[in-house]
Amino acid sequence: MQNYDHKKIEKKWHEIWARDKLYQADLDKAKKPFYNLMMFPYPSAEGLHVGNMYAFVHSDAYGRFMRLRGFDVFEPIGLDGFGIHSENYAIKIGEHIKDVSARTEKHFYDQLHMIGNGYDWSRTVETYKPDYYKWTQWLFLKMHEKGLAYRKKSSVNWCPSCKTVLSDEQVIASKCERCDSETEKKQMEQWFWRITDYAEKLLKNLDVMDWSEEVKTIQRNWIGKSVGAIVKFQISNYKSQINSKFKIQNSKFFLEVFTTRPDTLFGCTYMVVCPEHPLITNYELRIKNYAEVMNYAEQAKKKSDLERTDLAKEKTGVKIEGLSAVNPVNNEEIPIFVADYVLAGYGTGAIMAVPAHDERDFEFAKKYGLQIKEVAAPFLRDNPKEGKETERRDVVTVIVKNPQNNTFLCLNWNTTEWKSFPTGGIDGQDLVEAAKREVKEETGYKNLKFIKQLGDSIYAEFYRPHKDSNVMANFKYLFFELKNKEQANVLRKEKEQHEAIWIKEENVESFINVWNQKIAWKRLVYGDFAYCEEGININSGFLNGLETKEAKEKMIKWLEEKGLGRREVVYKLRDWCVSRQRYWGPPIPMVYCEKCAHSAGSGHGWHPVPEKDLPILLPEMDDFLPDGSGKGPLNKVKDFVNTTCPKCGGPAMRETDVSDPFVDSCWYYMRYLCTEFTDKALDKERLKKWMPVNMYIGGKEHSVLHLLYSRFVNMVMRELGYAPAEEPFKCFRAHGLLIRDGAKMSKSKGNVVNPDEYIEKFGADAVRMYLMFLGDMRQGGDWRDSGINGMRRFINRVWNLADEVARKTTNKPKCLKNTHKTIKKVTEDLENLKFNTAIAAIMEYVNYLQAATKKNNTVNKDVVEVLVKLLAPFAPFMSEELWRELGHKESVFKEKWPEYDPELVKDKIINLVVQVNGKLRDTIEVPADISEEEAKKAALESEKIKKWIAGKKIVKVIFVKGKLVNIAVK
RNA sequence: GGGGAUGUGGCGGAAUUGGUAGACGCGCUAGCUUCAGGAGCUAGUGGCAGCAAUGUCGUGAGAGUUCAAAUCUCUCCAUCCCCACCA
Repeated sequence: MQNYDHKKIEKKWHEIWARDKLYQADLDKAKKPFYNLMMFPYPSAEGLHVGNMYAFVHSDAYGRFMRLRGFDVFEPIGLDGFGIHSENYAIKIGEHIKDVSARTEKHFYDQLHMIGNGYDWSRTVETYKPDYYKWTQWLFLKMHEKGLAYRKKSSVNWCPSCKTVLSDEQVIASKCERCDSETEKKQMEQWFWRITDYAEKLLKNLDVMDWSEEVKTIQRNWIGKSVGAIVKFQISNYKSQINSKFKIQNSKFFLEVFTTRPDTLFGCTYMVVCPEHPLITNYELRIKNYAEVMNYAEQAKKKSDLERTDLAKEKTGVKIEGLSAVNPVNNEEIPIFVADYVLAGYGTGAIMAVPAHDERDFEFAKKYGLQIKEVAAPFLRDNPKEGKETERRDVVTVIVKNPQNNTFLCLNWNTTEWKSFPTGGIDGQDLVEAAKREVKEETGYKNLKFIKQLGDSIYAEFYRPHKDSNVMANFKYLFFELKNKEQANVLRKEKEQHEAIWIKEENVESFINVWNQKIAWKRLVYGDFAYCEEGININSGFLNGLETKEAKEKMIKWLEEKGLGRREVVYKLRDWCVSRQRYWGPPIPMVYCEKCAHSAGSGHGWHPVPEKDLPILLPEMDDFLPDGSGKGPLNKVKDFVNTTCPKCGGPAMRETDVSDPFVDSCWYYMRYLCTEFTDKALDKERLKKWMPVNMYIGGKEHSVLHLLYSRFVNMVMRELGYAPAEEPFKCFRAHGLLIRDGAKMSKSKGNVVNPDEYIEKFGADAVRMYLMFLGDMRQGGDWRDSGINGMRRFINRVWNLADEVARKTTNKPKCLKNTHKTIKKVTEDLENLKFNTAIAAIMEYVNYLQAATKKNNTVNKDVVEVLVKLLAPFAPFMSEELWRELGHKESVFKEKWPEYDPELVKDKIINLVVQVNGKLRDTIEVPADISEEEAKKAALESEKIKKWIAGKKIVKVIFVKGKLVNIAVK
């Protein structure tokens, strides 16, 4: 027989499968619906990227597996063709986007067809066709109807190259996601979707969702929930007002801030507002250096995001003279600054600065000489024993430097593992005196010069075995210099406990092993730093002694009682800016009426287009280039712009922005199910039967874009009664990146794999299997041209093996054990999306069958049938051909997946591993169910083992059932 | 700076409820067959020592827990990804 002729066979089955509508699910009658979805591609003129193909073949193999397991699998495909990417490409090559789209559509669908995925070709969607975007516009109307689409003027991301605004999610490190240009901030009025209303739900549902953990983490971070408090600071411009009775409600005289650390309010020594803050203009007349402040604010606003967020840059700011604030907990008057390290878009755009406990505030305070007040002392609860009494103690730790030779006095303890500085109780004494006394008692040195105290307190709670009680110690740290080496006598008792040694400065940090002393040492060597962890409150009035968590609660309660603040939750997530000043997208279905805007009671003049007037067709335009005016290209088409007001019937203007391409893709998975309905976007019954999607496989680059938007829109669709569940994708798995020869593929490097070439040369089955064999789907893979030969060889081997044994039916096969083991392995691997090891198992099995065939004719037709079914998800063309060759009339994909016999899978005889001290020394054949005693006996009787244990004492013998015996000897 | 992931032969990668490290494939070596093959078959293939049996070392580095560690704990190093002055 000849080698497998992929061209002939692929062509044949493409035709027959299409004729028989093999992959068309009956969406209404399906008994066991299984919605197998892959992320539809964004078509580019270069053709389908092999990275997409990588994801698709895995997804398809899973779909085919589910099909064989008896599910009615719906596996649709489409094209996400609207958008800046396609449009930019068309501009670049000087063609019209419509022509480019028509061409890429054909190319993409050809390629998707070639690879042999089981798509339902009767239900494709293309986002740029009016029968789809009509309903995208409908979606906009629904959002508007629900009050979730609104217009607002705010600071938005502007890409100067794409000449449009972008959503926050489309700006990566201040650069445009599409073209990599640096983005700017612009004040513009735009359409937004109120995704923030769903922030909590989007966050909470993640906890129970069956999604890749990595993607869940990315979404959690993006949503960015912070729990804290709003605090109101009274604004004052002269002292006498501090205690005057401003009405709380009159917020004009208050500056509100958000903080996650209300427990540190006593440490707030100044405030900062962002350059955009209204405080600056509201208080224009009172600000003495108004020109200077405004100048700073204007400069900051002009800066690009990249400049403003450059972390290496030193913090800058200007003190607002003439205004000050009052810290509500201690009535201290504190200065207010304007600085660009405070962001307008988060919290209230103003902060209370606590330099002792926030790195940014610390840096700023150092630079401008502001007060740094420690209010949270470091605290470690170091395994105190439960049920024991806890004694409070004030303790002093003394760091003594010998300036003669730069050494420091340390104690090496004999009774414990401590290596420390001299330390002891204060017992009500003066700190300095207590420190001197302690050094003298423990080491004898008595002539010390006090230099300074290091920080405030550090607390530790721990168990003292020698006293069988717990201690809650409050440590203070004093720094001395040694005047001379004169020593007093040291009691023997002290000497027995520890030895005093002088350690060189550079070795102290590694020598000391007591955590709190390490902090003190750092303060001495590196200076003060902001302590940002939790701790115990000090210098904090009514919060003193409380741990951070309790202090937060108590402070919030206090603020609420006084009307000075409240508990508050803040999210980083911001509303989704959906306007785009471009051509290639669905026109936003809104109309602006000047007359209505000015007539009383008509609101802002914006009206939705009535549903019956949809779609608003994208007008033909020869020159569709964006002009950067802030208006989209559609603004140039007068016929399009001029319309009548749906409300008053007067002249009105259409919105000329189109919507974000991610609006197209946030609902496509629902439309797949409803493509035949021309009178409605979605059919509730359909969605009820098929949603949510059972398995969704795609790239994690969409973690905060498509996947978050889809969840949001699905939630809204559920509230409107369309979607049956809150979450659209029951199970989502992210695939890894496909690279080539260890490097990322890119056009500029010229190392992009063109799948067409390889399909042509090696056949779709070989390409599919090779892509799935490269490694774990979740990890990605490394494509090497040399490897695909091996896969093609494997395909030929199977082809020839099947040919050889296809007609053998008489003798009973002896290879059942291996067959059933392989069924088990492949089944379990496919369930867990471990395609690579499933293929490896099949390869191993084929190797075995080949050898067995040569040896003793134990392989027959029944065995090959199982093999063909196991291969079907991976290599559909060859499997189908072989299945029919074996004499079947129906498609292999209408067959049932083979079941394994659990009895046959079990080994009766096993190789028992015998180890000595954990090292493999022998394996012996024993019955699988061998008892512990017998196994140990057999192990000890082994000649090889005897050699290893001769003359040694057997300490222990471990037995692991069905696996091993380990003999521990001495 | 924060979060996440990864690190195993010449290469892609298996093995993580702790229990025979290197499955499967590529490549390489030898033999057979063809002999024009980028074809097929058979055997071998982690390093070191040895003819061999076998021994010994070995999963980024170092320590620890354990009868037993690629797998668990700690410290460090490297690479990649995401977020980034988020109060």
